[in-house]
Amino acid sequence: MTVIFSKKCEYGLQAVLYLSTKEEDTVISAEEIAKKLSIPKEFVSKILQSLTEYGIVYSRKGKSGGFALAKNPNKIKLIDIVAAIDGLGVFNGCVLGFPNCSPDYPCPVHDKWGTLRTMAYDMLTGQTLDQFKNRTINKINNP
Amino acid sequence: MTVIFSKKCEYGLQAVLYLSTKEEDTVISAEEIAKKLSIPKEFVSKILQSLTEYGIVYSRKGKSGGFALAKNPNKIKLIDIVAAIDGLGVFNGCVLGFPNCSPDYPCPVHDKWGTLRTMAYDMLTGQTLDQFKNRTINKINNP
DNA sequence: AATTAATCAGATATGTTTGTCTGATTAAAA
DNA sequence: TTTTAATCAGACAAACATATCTGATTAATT
Repeated sequence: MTVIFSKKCEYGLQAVLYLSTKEEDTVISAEEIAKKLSIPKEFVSKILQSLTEYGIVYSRKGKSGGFALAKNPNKIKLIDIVAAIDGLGVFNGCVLGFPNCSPDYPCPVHDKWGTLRTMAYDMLTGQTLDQFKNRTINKINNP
Repeated sequence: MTVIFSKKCEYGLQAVLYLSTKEEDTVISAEEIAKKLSIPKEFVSKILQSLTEYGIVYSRKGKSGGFALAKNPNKIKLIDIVAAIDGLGVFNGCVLGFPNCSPDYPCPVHDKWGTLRTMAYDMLTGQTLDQFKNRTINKINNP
């Protein structure tokens, strides 16, 4: 295995990034998102539904309904999606799985992993979705 | 979720680290390893069995049998265990799950993740088990 | 030679993640 | 007002990860 984020979380991140490239207040159907990202439609739909409960995504029912971001992309960070879907467990536990890994009882790679973890956290908190816009568009429109 | 290594891999890393603290050529029973590390005995046994196929662990059957490292701890790196159990997939794929993530078609965090990934790889390749010995002993003998 | 204590192999069980299906509800458009 | 196309809720299914069980094999000890 060896996974950083669950599939659910990966899809959630991709979908939210996709929504951040759209005009504010235009809802996008799960079908369009699924097609653009090559994700099962029902699955991405469920994921976005759950993100509405966290105030990240807005949804409109009925014909020509769909999903949009619930707030301005400059108010959303990648960590918000990760926290909502996978939780922040990785930023606590020991990378080798030792119990009670701490400064007092460190595992052999405790310090190095600590540094890495901080950098990873920073990668997810340092920028907001709007700052990724160009890169996101470029990625999603390409193989 | 959000996992770096599978349970299998975590247990494998712990077990191999434990074995590296023992005198060369003394075999340790799965039961002792399981107790010391609070891991299900049958599970750690299976994991070590599979590591014998990779030439990392040596096993001796029969009464007073058990497991030992198949080579000197200064010849074994953490990455060897990871490669054997989880594979090196994390060091290839896109952290956000985008397909074909590459320098030409980078995802929004491509560069930052690349740096992190290199550091993680270095953490697993930069030292050999013997260099962890003191820290491993200290960790395993404590809560 | 019999007993004992270990690995080993393979089947089975349990749990979680991932993915699909069905029908209810909602609201725009005809 | 009917049709249509979407979310939504909940059940279901398939795949995989985790864990346990059973019995065979092995080899030291009695």
